[in-house]
Amino acid sequence: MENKGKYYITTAITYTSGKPHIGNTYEIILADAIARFRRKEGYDVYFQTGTDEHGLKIETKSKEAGLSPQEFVDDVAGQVKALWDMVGASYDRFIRTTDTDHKECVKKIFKKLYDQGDIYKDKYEGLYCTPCESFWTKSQLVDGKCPDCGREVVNASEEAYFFRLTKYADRLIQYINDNQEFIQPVSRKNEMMNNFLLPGLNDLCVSRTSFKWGIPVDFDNEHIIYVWLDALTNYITGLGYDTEGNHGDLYRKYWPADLHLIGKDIIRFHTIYWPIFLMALDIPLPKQVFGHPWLITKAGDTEVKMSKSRGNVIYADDLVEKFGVDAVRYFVMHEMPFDNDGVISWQLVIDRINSDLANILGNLVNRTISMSNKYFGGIVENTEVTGDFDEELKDVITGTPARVVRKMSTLRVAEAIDEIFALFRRCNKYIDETMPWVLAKEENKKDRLATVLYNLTEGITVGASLLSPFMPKTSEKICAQLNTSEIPLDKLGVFGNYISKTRVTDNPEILFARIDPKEFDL
RNA sequence: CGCGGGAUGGAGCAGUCUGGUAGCUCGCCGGGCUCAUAACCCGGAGGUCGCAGGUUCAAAUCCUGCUCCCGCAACCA
Repeated sequence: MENKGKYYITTAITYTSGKPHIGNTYEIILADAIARFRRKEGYDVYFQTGTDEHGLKIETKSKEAGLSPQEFVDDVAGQVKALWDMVGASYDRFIRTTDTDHKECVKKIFKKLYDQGDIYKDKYEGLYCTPCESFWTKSQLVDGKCPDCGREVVNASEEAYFFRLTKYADRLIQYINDNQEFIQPVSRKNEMMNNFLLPGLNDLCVSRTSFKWGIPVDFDNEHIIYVWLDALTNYITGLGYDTEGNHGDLYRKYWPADLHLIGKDIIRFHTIYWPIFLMALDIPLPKQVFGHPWLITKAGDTEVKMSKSRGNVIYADDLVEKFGVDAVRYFVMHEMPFDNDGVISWQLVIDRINSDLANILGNLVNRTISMSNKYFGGIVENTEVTGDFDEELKDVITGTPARVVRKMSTLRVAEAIDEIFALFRRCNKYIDETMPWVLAKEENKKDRLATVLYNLTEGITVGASLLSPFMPKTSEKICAQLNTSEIPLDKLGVFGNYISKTRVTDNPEILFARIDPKEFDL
């Protein structure tokens, strides 16, 4: 493939307060598929993900667990990384906000912004719950009392550092208007504009004194750098950004980011605070922030977010253990519309695996290979005896790659996958149209039969090649069974990639076994 | 009157910008086929497109009002 330049993609870093559920894992799978697809297209990809490990909540949780905060986050970060590895995430760096290079860099960034006057010290005033050590807004209170413990709150004030968001608001509004692609999906853009930017921003509090587990302000050790300057900056510290301008090679090569993939709940921080921090540091803004929807569950007719207290949490490792990694990847990517929440349940996962993966795809591969073995001893030869239905099939085979590329160019991942499955469906139909078992009965139609099987094998090869970013293991397995290898993207537009007279496996493995829902306690 | 999104056959969605016989996947029913994982292919049933008005020769699609659901926000660290 020709080199198309660099592509830097990030996910949000996961908060290490506990094990991430399938909704969190979805983001990593989605990012991974995009990263793999861009590599396939010829981009030089850098893919970063990781964990956000500081804050009061972790301080508290570690205490409950009888561990030091560091021990606690080491454990959870290990679990997160294991999950990401389990679903096949092909990240280049797994950054942790407790990494030394990150912490040092964040301190310098804070100092730099302070020195240039963008960060200033002031007093925060508000309603404070002393036992909980938390400030609350009036609207957060429940019956005028602390929403956490229900006790009285008092007026209190506390020293804190603030960031001058207001100074950059006009520039950001201009930037968002000039770059329509910046916030995706567009509906989110209006939310940010109407709710925050146009009414006017407030300066942002960027330090805390209520906990110790975090990166201290190095010229004022009472203060801990609060989450956004700590977490968001991972996107540049991970590449070796340096406040003095002595950046690492990765930074020079990959910044600005091409895509920050995040959940829709943190769009505000990524499209308002983050760009403004970058403006203050005088470095380029990311090209796109995509706020993906959520995977939710349903209770009866109403949509319900996953949460431990509701007991409806589904974890990726449970799904992978039962269904395999590619089935899980397929489900979450396929089931998720572009800008609406997607629903997940055990029953839905099973339905999708059976109908799409076992019936449409797995069975297609299996029946095609079986016929090659039965009629030609496993040799797939293009005898070029064309017949009815060939042109229509070939059009789909050669046209699908471009359609997939087009969908992926706008991150329509679910639709891209649909295109690939449309190809598999067309192959199944072609079998019924050409009826190979009838051709096999007449000796003088053997050559036609061979071509039919070649056409099918070519179709499957192309489909498997396109599938590799989404379902890497399945793609590999199919190619192995056909005794071929993945075809590069720029070769897929023309017919005839499968090498004629290749021998396929004589013992095709079932790719996806049908699942009986009764085996599961639903 | 805070901002925005949504309501389409049993389920999940597309179509709405640029009005003109309501489409896709799953499920269900019937048929075909037998290479294959009771898989595949074809056909069918099932919707007055949330409600009420209006514009038009014609409205899921445009306008007005209403109902219900959801996200963001609610003088925020």
